[in-house]
Amino acid sequence: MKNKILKFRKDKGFTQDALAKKCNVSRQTINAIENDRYDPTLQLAFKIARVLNTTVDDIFQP
Amino acid sequence: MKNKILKFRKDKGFTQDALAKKCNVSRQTINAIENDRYDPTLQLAFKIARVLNTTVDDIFQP
DNA sequence: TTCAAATGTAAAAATGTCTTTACATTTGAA
DNA sequence: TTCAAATGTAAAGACATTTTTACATTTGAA
Repeated sequence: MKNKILKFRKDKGFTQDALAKKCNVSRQTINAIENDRYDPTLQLAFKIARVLNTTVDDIFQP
Repeated sequence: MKNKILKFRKDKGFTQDALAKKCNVSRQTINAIENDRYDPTLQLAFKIARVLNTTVDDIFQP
């Protein structure tokens, strides 16, 4: 599943670690999702979308 | 995670089994998600949303 | 009321996500 | 160029989702 996490994250000036902390997950989890190694749970997808001020439908493309 | 699957599904006149087939999952999976026993994967959330002509953000409420 | 269709549930196994620990590589500012 | 910060990756274990098989209950139309 492709995603625009990098784009939105850079726009906000967040590091992977900073985004991870705001989402209450590990940095490795954000890294893996951003680099498309696996998909987040639906819960985490919503958390990422909200922290980055966007929607699940906008940030993820199946 | 709450959801509006029942509402959208009834609007389309689909049974759980019909929706399941359109999403390529088992009827039990749709039943479990509709009744909030667990959350779908992000992939499946997108599939359900599309089959029901709506968005992930509209059909699921974290 | 009766009967089939629809829905609810359970348990075991397969698969996928996430954490932790640990180390390597890249990047950019001084 | 150098050094720290940021990023990439791996492996083991914990936990969550999904499938399959199977059976029970509910619902609604005839």
